[in-house]
Amino acid sequence: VAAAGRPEFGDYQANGVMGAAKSLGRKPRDLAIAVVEALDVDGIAQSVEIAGPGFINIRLSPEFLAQQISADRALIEPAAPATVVIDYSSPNLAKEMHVGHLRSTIIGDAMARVLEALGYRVIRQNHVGDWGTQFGMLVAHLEEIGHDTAALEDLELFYQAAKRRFDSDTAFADRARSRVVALQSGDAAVLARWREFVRISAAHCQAVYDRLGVSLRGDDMMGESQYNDALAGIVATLDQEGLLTESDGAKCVFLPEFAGKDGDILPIIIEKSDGGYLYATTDLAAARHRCGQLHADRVMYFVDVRQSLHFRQVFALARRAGFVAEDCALEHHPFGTMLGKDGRPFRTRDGGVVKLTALLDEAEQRALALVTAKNPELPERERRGIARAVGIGAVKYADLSKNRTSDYVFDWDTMLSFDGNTAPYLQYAVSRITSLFRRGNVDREAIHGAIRLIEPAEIQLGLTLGRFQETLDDVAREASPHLLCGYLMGLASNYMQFYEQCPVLSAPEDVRAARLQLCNRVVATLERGLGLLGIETVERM
RNA sequence: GUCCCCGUAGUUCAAUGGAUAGAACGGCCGCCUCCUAAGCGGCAAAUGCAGGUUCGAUUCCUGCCGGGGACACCA
Repeated sequence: VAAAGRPEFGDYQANGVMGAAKSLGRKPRDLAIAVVEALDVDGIAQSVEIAGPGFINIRLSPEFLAQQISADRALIEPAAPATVVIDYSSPNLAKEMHVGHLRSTIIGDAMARVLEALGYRVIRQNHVGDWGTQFGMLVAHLEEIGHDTAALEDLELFYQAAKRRFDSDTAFADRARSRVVALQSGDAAVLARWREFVRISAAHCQAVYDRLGVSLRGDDMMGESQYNDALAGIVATLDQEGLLTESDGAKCVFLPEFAGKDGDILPIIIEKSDGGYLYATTDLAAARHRCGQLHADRVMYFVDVRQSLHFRQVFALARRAGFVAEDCALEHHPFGTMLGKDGRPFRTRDGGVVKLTALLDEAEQRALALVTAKNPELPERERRGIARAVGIGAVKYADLSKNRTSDYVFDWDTMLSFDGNTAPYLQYAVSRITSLFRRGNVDREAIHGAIRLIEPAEIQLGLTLGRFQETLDDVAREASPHLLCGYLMGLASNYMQFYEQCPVLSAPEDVRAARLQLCNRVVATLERGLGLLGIETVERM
């Protein structure tokens, strides 16, 4: 049974009869009649009809619906507990966070919140890039400038300066390479420098997370460096399993499922000819840790689509080598790359990346101008608060509402639109309801009584309210927050129609009470849903 | 060369194999003596092409056209 495609057919429709009739060798209409006769939906459905080749259309009774969405019921029913590890955000600590980190960060965070709300044990894993060759370069540069941590105020500039030294000075470049070796062998002095750098860079990230309303904390950070000590063991196990092959001096694994038509097999390089490890090795260690130590039943990776092949290889090898048990699901949830209008990876005019802080500044600035134009009478403090919620919300929603795995073009005006299918539309619906309560001197906590669904707009609103749980279940299963965006958009839209057609405060006392309760349920659902997306709401706007 | 992903209104996005392909922006036409017009109502506008499977295909299969990405010692 699924939500009906068109309202005139009913509220829900069952399409399974037609397929079942075929395998049973019966006429679809006859089977549909038999199914409907066996159905006991007294008190639930108002009507059950058979239409077309064998559709069963169900219209819920308004009384049943009103009871389903009653304020006495929990908005969300928890599911069976299971452990889900979510790998998201994972910026490179060598540089500052830029717009390319947005999708992984906010989609992963929304999924973490939704799964938690559904009762799962969620473990966030921020797999930051804090290890490898570029950190040798950064440490060497840090040594040169001494304890001047003010130079780390702008990580982007620091990185560029280090890179310039590396490219122009061979002595520096050699020193940088030696620092990589020193790091990997555990040299105390070099490690101390490295820790200093990582600490400051992580603080930069945390500031962005806080501003974005992302729930990641320092404890969730589990960088590549944390797996360093496990890598030799990974290689040893692969060797014991007879999976390693030496090829051009490197230790590789050739899995037959990665053979092409031409018979060539794509290698998975585990250890370089110089003895160094690669990210496949680290990801194998991470997968083993998540399944073994964290006891994950499901591991979700929110990572750029360009790493699809890499993850297919890592997942296949992790199972083959026994690092990950059969009953632990490994899922890569890819998303497209953000491009500029020229179709190339997104850059600013001067060739640099757009920092996340710059995007958020622009968003808040535009939102503040709009709030000020629309509500000049509000105190500045409140206008700034609204601008923050609206601006940041718009940016997050613009990304959360898309499901594309193909590349997409970054556009300021699209991302910072405040009209139509946007976060501000949802926030506006919330503020209209809270403002209605305020206007009517209604205490939200004190609203009591039953919901009654009589007008078409009320029934439609009730139907949508009743689909919150199934929407969250879909989001959890498909790992697709855009389904929740679509749901909330529909709910807000239904509310706007209700608002136009059904007066609340001026209605007769019994109708007024029922409608206030309906509004109460709508605002609670909108707030909860937006909260799961990590988007703030406001009392007025 | 091999492998993967994607082609839906002018634009940005939807659509467990289901009925007349939904929204939003933009465009055009309307609606504030009435709980916030960041809103509501209406109109025009789309499945790249050709086959196949199916009672039924945007969805599954094949081919073609077009776009993107990944493929040995970066991550």
